[in-house]
Amino acid sequence: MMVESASETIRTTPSNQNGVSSLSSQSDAGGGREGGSNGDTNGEISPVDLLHLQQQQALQAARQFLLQQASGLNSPGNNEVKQSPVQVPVSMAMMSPQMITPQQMQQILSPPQLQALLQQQQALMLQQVTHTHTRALQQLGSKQLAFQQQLIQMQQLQQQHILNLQRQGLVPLQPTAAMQSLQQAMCPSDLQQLWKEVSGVPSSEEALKQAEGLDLSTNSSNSTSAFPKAPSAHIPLHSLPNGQSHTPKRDRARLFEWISSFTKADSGDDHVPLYSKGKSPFQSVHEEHAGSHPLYGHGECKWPGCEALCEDMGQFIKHLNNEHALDDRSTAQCRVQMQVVQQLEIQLAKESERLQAMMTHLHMRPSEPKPFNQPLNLASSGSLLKRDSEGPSVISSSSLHTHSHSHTHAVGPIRRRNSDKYCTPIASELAQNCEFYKNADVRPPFTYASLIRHAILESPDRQLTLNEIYNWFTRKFAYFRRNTATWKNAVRHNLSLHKCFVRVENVKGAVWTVDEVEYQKRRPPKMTGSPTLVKNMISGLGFGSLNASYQAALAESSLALLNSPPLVTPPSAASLNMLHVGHDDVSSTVEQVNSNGSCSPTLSPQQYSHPVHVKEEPTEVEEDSRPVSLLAGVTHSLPLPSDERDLEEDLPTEELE
DNA sequence: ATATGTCTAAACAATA
DNA sequence: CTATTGTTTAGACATA
Repeated sequence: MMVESASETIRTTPSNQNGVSSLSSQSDAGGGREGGSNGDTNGEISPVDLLHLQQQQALQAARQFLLQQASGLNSPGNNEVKQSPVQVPVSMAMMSPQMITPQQMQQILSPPQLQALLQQQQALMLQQVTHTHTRALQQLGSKQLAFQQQLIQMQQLQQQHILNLQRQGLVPLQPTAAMQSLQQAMCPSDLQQLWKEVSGVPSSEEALKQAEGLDLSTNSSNSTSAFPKAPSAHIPLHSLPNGQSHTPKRDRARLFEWISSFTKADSGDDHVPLYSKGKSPFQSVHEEHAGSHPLYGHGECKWPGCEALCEDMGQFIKHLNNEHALDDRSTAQCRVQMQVVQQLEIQLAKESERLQAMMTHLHMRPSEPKPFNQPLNLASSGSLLKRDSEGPSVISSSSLHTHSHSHTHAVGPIRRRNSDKYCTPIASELAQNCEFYKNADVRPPFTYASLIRHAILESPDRQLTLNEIYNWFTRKFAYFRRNTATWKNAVRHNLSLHKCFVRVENVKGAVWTVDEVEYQKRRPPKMTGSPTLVKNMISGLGFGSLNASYQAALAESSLALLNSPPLVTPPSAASLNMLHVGHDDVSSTVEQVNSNGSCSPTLSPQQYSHPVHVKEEPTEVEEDSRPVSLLAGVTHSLPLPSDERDLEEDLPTEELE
C-alpha cells in the first residue's frame, strides 16, 4: 500500500529536468481521439487556438528538423535552408556546456566550421528579415504555406538554439528578436488566414504520423541515421587506446558493432518484458547505398563538418570509408550528432511544455493530444506505446527511437555520479542512463539480483529494507512502476533465493545487505563475448521478444565489456578479454584491480571478512564498522571514463524528485 | 542431454 | 483480519 502510493507519487511527479513528465503523463492512450479539438470548428479561431496551432506547427517543424538532424539526410526538395552548410554548428549551438565542451567542439569542428557557425547566425537574421513579408504567404499555395510556416517555426527554434549558444559564449551576442519580429510581422488576421490554410493541409496528427513513418523508414534504412543510444550502447571514447586514429582490430569491430547497433529498427512485440536481442538483421553501413545515401547529397558528403565533394556515389563511398572510417574521431562525431539529436528532442520537449503552460495559463483545458510532447515521455505516451491492455508494455520502435535520444543523454549532466560508486558495469550503465530508465518504460537490462544488489550498495549504509528496495526500483525505473505484484514478487524471490543477499535484523526491522563474495561467486555466465551477441544485446535492449533472464545476463555481460575502463584493462588485454573472456572475467578483473588499487568498495577486504552466513543465524551488523563510508570516499578515483565523470563531478549525490 | 541461471507464478508461513 | 515480508517450489526458457 505504501509502496503503491510511493510509486504513484513518483509517477506523477515531474521527475526529470525536461519537465515534460508531469504534463505529458496526463496524456492517455488516447490514440482514438481525433484531432478536432483545436477548436477551429466554426471557422473562428481564438488567439489561444492560434497559439496552440502555432506551437503545434513549431513542434512539428522541430520534429522534422530533428529527423533530418538524425538522419543527416537531405530529404528531396525543400530543405535547402535546413541543410545549409552550417547545420552542424547550429546544432552544436544547442548543446549545453555539459554536453560538449568548447574544446570538444573545436576538436570536432574545424575552424571553418566554427566560422560557419557565426555565418549561420548572420544568415538567420537575414532570413528573419525576409520573413517580414509573410503576408505574401497568403497568396501561396497551401502546401507552400505550410512549409513556410514550418520554416518560420524552425527558425524560431534555431533562434533559441542560438540563444543557448550565446549563453555559452560561443557566439557573440547579437540581437535575437527573431520570434518577436516574426510575430510582429504577422498580424492576427494574417495568422488566422494562414492557420486556416495550413490546417487544411496535413493535420498535425497526420503530420506526426508521417513524421514517424519517416522516422521509422529512416531508421531502418540508414544505419547512420539514428542513434538511439541504446541504454547500454555507450562506448566511451576514452576506452579506445590513445586518441589515435589507429584502432586495434577488435576495437574497430567493437565500434562497428556499436554503430550498427543503432540501426536496429525493431518493433517490439507485445508482452515481453524482457530485453531481447534485436531481431532486426544486422544492417551494416555498407549495405545501404542503394542509389542514395543519407550522408550523401548534392554531390557532397554530408558527414557533419565534412562537405567533401564527391562526384558520384562510388566516390562518396570511397570517401566515406577513407575519411570517416571507424575511428575515434568518427565515433566522437557520432556521439556529437547523437547529442545534437538529443538536444533537439529536449528542445522539443521544452516547447511542448511551454505550450502546456501557456494553455494552462490561458485557462485552456490541457487540451487534445499533443503528439509532440509524447516522445519524451514514453512511459506514459499511450499513443506510442502498446501498453496497459496487455500487461507489460513494450515501446514501439518509433517511440523507442525517439526515446532513446531524448532520455538517454537528455539529462546527461544530471547523471548522478553517485551511481558510479561501484565500478560494476551496471553502475556505470545506470549512471549514464539513469534518466533513461527513469522515464522510459523499458526494462533495464539487468537481472533482478544485480539490480537489487546495486540498490543496496547504492544506499548510504549498504542496506535496505524490502520496501526501500521496492522504492528504489520504482524510483529508478519507469518499468517497475507497473505490474508491481509481479516484480515485487520477483524481488522477494531473489532476495530469498540468492545467497548473496543477506537479511539482517536491524533495530527498526530487517534490512537486506549484499554479500559481495557470494555475489561474485554466484554468476559466471561463461559468455564468450561473441561480438554478435553483444551487439544484439545492445541493439535489442528492452524491446522485442521474450526471454528475460538470460538476455539480461548477457546484457550485463556486454555492459561489462563495453564499460570496462581502459585504464584497468590495457587496450590489448581489453580486446582480448572482450572476445575471449567471460564478462564477469572482465568485470571481476576490473573490480579486483580496483580493490587492489583501493578503489572498489565492493571487494574491499572488509567485505571479504564479512560474515556470509547470516541467513541461518542473523548476525548483527555493527552499524559503526560499516565499510561503506570508508569506501565511498574512494570512488572518485575510479578509473572510469573521464569525460563522463567530469561532468558529474559537482553534482549532488542523489537527486530525488 | 544436462547443468546452470533467470524469470514468473504461486502457495504458504511469519510478522507488523 | 489484512497487508507485508520472507521462503519455497515449480515450470519455462535459453545457453554452455
